[in-house]
Amino acid sequence: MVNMRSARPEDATAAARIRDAAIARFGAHGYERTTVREIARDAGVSAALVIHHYGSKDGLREACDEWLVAELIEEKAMTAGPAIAETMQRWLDDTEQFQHFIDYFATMLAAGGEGGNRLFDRLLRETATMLEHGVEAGAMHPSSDPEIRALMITINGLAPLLLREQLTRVLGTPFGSAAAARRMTLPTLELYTDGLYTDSKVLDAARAALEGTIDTGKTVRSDKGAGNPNQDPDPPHPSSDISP
Amino acid sequence: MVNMRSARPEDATAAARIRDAAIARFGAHGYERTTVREIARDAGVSAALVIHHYGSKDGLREACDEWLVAELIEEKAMTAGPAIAETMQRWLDDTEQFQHFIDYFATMLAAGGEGGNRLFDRLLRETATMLEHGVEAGAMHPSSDPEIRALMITINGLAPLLLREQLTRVLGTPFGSAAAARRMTLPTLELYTDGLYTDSKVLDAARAALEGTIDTGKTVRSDKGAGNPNQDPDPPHPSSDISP
DNA sequence: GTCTATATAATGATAGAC
DNA sequence: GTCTATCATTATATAGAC
Repeated sequence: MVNMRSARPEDATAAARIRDAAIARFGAHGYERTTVREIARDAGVSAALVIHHYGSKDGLREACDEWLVAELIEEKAMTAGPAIAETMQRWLDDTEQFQHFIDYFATMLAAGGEGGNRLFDRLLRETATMLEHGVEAGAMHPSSDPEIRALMITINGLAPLLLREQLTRVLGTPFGSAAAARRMTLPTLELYTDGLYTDSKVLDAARAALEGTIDTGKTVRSDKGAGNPNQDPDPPHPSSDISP
Repeated sequence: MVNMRSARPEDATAAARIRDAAIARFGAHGYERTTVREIARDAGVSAALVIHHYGSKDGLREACDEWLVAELIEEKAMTAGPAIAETMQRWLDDTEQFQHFIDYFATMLAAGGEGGNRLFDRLLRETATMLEHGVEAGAMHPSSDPEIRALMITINGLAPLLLREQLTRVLGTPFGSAAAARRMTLPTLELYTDGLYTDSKVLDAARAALEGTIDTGKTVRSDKGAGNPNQDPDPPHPSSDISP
């Protein structure tokens, strides 16, 4: 019902201003730490009006979710091509203006609610399609398990977003800034081009171990980690890998 | 002050039981959504006692942070070697028992407070050290920017943990399960061994573009993404990459 | 549509007995 | 150390006037 399209300006309808304010607050400080009164104040209306329009605080949240998903996905509809990725890129190219969206987007994904799931699924599908095309074109290696590879690459792609606070802190430059992008481009592309390991010893060992797993059914749990460079074989191995 | 070591059992001191209950609740539902009364009930004590021992709800949170960081890091002290990674692995090998710790750990990192920062820094250092050793031993490729590579690999390693809900949903098997580990091992190791791209076109293009950047100072923002496979050059490219 | 009260229900924290 | 009872505050949500 309440769904008036809005621009940033102050002259938008009250319902739209409320939703914009909510997205900003929810994204910046999280859902529970944000009060209806704060949102109302930001939007320049009374708290009662917020409830009047959206029924409840949770109703407002759902409206925010839906609006953002629509903004991110359905805008470009089914015009083929990676819709989300392009929108995201537009946001990242102007972090000044779209910071709120980026933060809310990250919050949604981390919270993993209704909207977050839809978004993730959509991203996953886009990534899988892109990988298929890449393999067909001969630009990318085929995978022994394309579905899971797409999943891992999607997750890895989202990681800097979810850990943007840590990233910003270590990098010294704000997430989304040109400087940060410049710094991260090469190392990431190097990894995606040459990999990390100089030979296939670790991979071969894992393959052998997993073969065994099929027989024994569950014995080879000793191969620790889960597929990260954090494997046992040989001396040094990434320790950051927490993921299974 | 309050710091009695505790085991899981029901017979631990009240202060320890309170802290254990708090870690479980905070990890499962977040800090703000958890009430002191809930924690008290779980621990089998009154709400007043919780405050009596920890001063305030926030004091309790800090105590939880400190305790978990100590449990994860300082236990093995400076005995060299990847202390955190090993502890994490022990947790993942028995998700049944350590689920609470894993969840709280993820919450800390995402929230990015005092404790989360310390943990992340520690993980980053462990990863960087491991990569250095790997390069020295000839097992891993050198990097044009080892510091940032370590950062990216650390972040990628944490990604499945932060997105464990999505991962579980898509995978169909719970995060930390042997089945999930089995499924993820090969695709991840393949990526870390062979990379994604079959040639270095994308990488070379980025190198050239970044050379230009140094001169112009900021022109080459057109190289979009940030170092993910999400680059422009050529047809298909990962769309999941949101990271800059 | 929008406001000013106000109701209602939690919550974090305190006081003081045992 | 631990409890019961209670306070003070704050939050969401409602009622009803304009």
